Amino acid sequence: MNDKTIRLEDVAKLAGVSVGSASRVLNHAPNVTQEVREKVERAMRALRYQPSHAARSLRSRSTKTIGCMFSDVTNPLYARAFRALEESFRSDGYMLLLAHGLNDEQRELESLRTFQERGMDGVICAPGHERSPEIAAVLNAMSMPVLLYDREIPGSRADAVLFDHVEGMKQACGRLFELGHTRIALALWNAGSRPVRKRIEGYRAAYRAANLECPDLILRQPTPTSSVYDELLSMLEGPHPPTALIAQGTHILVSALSAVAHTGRKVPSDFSVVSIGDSDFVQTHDPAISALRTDVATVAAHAKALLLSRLGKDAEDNAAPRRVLVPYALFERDSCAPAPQTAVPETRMRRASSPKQHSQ
Amino acid sequence: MNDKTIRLEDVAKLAGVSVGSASRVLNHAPNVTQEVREKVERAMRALRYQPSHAARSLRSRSTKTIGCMFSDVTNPLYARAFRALEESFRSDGYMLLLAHGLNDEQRELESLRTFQERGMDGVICAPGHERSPEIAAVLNAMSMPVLLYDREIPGSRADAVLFDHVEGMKQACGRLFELGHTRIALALWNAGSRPVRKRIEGYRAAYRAANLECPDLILRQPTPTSSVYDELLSMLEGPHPPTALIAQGTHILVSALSAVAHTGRKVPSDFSVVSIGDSDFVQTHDPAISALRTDVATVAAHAKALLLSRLGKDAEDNAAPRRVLVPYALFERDSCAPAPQTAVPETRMRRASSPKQHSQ
DNA sequence: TTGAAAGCGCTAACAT
DNA sequence: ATGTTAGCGCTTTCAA
Repeated sequence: MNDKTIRLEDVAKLAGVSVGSASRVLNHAPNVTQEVREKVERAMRALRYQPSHAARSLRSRSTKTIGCMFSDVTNPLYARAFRALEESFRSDGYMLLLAHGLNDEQRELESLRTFQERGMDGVICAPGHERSPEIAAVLNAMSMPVLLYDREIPGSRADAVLFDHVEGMKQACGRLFELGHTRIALALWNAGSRPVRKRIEGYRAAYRAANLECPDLILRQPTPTSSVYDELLSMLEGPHPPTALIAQGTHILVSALSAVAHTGRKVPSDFSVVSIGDSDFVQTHDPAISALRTDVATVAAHAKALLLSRLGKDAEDNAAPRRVLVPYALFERDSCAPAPQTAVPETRMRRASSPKQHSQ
Repeated sequence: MNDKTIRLEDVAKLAGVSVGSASRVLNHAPNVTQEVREKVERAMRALRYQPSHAARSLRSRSTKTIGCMFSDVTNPLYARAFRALEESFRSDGYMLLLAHGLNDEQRELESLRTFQERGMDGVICAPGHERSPEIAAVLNAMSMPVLLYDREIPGSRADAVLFDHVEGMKQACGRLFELGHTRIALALWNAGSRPVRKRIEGYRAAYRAANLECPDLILRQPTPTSSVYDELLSMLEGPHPPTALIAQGTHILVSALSAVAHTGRKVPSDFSVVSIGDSDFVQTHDPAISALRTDVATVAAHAKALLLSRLGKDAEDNAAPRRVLVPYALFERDSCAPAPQTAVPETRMRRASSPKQHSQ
């Protein structure tokens, strides 16, 4: 029973060359004769040699690993992002460590420090707290390149991939304006972070660009899984109801649709809906819901390009931070139609007997 | 400018002790005086010492990293699983590498080999191909403990956490039987893997146990994102329509609900629905949908326990494979009601107003 | 182009 | 309880 692990030395010995040569073959170094290469490769196969990642990392100071920190993979947005990132980096031999930030500052700091200690070759992250000085400090102290995922952290010199939320909102609002909607509600998860800030900015900018007064129809939710049922319902039953809604997140969208249905309105004839972010639900819903979305593969490609450009010996190490702006596209489906000419008549406002309690 | 990395030797020197002692402090070894511990810790802080993970791994042969391979984190089931696993392992200092199998055998093999090469301390995986001899071979050749996540791989000696799909289906069917349903449709994603096999087994067993003949109402979908709209619609418009549905997966569920709504049936008065798996959508839907679910934290705890028990020096290395069976619970919400007495009458085919009952 | 040898930073075995 | 020392398996000078 020979349980001893096979080292490069064993390979070299069997191939009749030095460890140095064997190492060169392993690393596809340029200066190796065809002959040596073949002998070594044969020996590797014969011994079923498997390089020790730890030893290589220790010596070469590269772990071929990227640390990822998102608030929560359970959020389909991040799940998709991670999947695309893994796909993208895998082709270059990188694997991804995934940590949850959970919008908890302590936890985020801990994760980032762990990435540092474990010598990640790069870090991709979307901290929940953009204004946290501690986060900024830890980020700036990291010895590997960092890429911010749709975050702007004051004082950070990290590169960033940024979504063009402003332009996206302008597209969505613009389309609804074309259809005659002037009262567009906006339902968002009220994190203080970039996506929400920029969406509101874009929403307001769109109204401004259209020379319309911006209505007070923004619904901010405390958590991504809270319901807008009650709030939207009272808007819809109020004196100046919206005729369209732009909503972010499945949970918020679902509860919004329930509220709309509860008032007897039909989508899209009585009420138009646009989702921020695409999902199975949005696509399969009847009617299929128009959605604002980004191409996650493009995002991942940018992420990889930015990170790896900081890596090699050719790395522009001290170059100024770069930011890539990723566009949104509006996928039009069946949830938007011309705005109804008048308010929804009273007779259509009733349907269910007992109003459901939908808070939480 | 002192860019040299700080080694344990530097710490030891500053603290006036040997590297051995410093190492013992770092690793919380038992045999260290309070005095030495404090001196070392102070030195560590003073120098902002950060241990080198690579060096520790190389020497101690432990990476404190677990490799995870699921088909796709974009599937909420796996996203939740991963999140719970990360949570669970993090408390013991482990981080998780996440790779996508994508139900592609080559890719799965590649990922598993990478885990092996990178010296993961353990591996958790749910390969798409349970019957693949290559997968089984690679799994058995791994030098670290492997935990199968709801998979049974013939010939594998790996431990497993298994969901009790059979019992779960019995619960769901049993409840529907109590409500008078005898024609329960079942919509599944037709992977050949354990979850689907066992669910069908449980479904049939439930009918058998109730002394009912099992109807031919199983809808198998080619992918997790395909629609059952057409198939369910023709069932519902056929001579012997189902009065209830158990469905797996958001996409399938959404398309099924559309079909039900299209025939004018209301949930739950005309048609009852149970979801296999809980989700934001299921909970927020109006009416809220009853769901079969497992406690993902429990699952993660079992996973950790099984894996770590194979790890220490106390490891029961050659012990027989163990399997933990995780129960399902049926969360009753508002989507199930007594079966309609007769076929849905023509007159009720449009929006009927029935009082809503609010359990939970 | 190849070989020899010096570490990468740490832990563990052994000696004290 | 602490110090000393020999590697872990590899990459990378440096010489040849």
